[in-house]
Amino acid sequence: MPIATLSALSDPTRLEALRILADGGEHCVCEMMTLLDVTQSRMSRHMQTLKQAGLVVDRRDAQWVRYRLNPDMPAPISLILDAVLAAYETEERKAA
Amino acid sequence: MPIATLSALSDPTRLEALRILADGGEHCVCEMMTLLDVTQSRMSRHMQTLKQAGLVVDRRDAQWVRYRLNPDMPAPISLILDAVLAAYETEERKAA
DNA sequence: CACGCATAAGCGCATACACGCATAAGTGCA
DNA sequence: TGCACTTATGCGTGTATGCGCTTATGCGTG
Repeated sequence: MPIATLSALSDPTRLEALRILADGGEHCVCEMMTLLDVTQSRMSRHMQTLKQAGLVVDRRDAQWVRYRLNPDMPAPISLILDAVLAAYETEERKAA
Repeated sequence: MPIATLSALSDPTRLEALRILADGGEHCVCEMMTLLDVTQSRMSRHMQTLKQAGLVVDRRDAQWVRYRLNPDMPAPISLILDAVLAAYETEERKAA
């Protein structure tokens, strides 16, 4: 099972999406595609991948679909996510 | 950088190889290909992938090439590895 | 040098993945 | 119903990945 998780994490766009969601809030696809400057179909598919991996959940809200981190994520997976996001931000600081 | 790491981790054979190396010792390719029941070329290539990702280092010892975890692994990457191996073993316990 | 064992690497193939483009489907509003 | 907006999906294409098969390379021994 961690392999599906790891595959889902092995992509810059998905990692950035998760970083956005790591604020604990909900974000619609349109917001994330703007923030990350990617096309709509690309953003939608990446979110689908994250959803299938159990990393995020979605909720329909009128015309929008709001994504957030899966609150029922298994603890071991959650620890992986934490470590990955921490490493990702460490790298960012190096780049800056 | 974590993306290269995550790609390298997204494979069952490589994950099992790392689990073997997680004992802190050195293991040659021939030992691991026997333990994991995979062909030589497959094992060799997987170890190459792990090496390029900076997760392991190798050392020539006579006819053998001994692999071990990279002792100079950056801390954030090491934390990812720990979390992944922990999740992997949790899963195993579930299966058993 | 010849041979055997351990490892790496070239090659071709099959499969998986990401992407853009176009289109469909769901929702709200006039 | 018609339209605008948001999101999902079918399709074709290019690229990456994993694999087995085969061959090359490194090393120790006789």
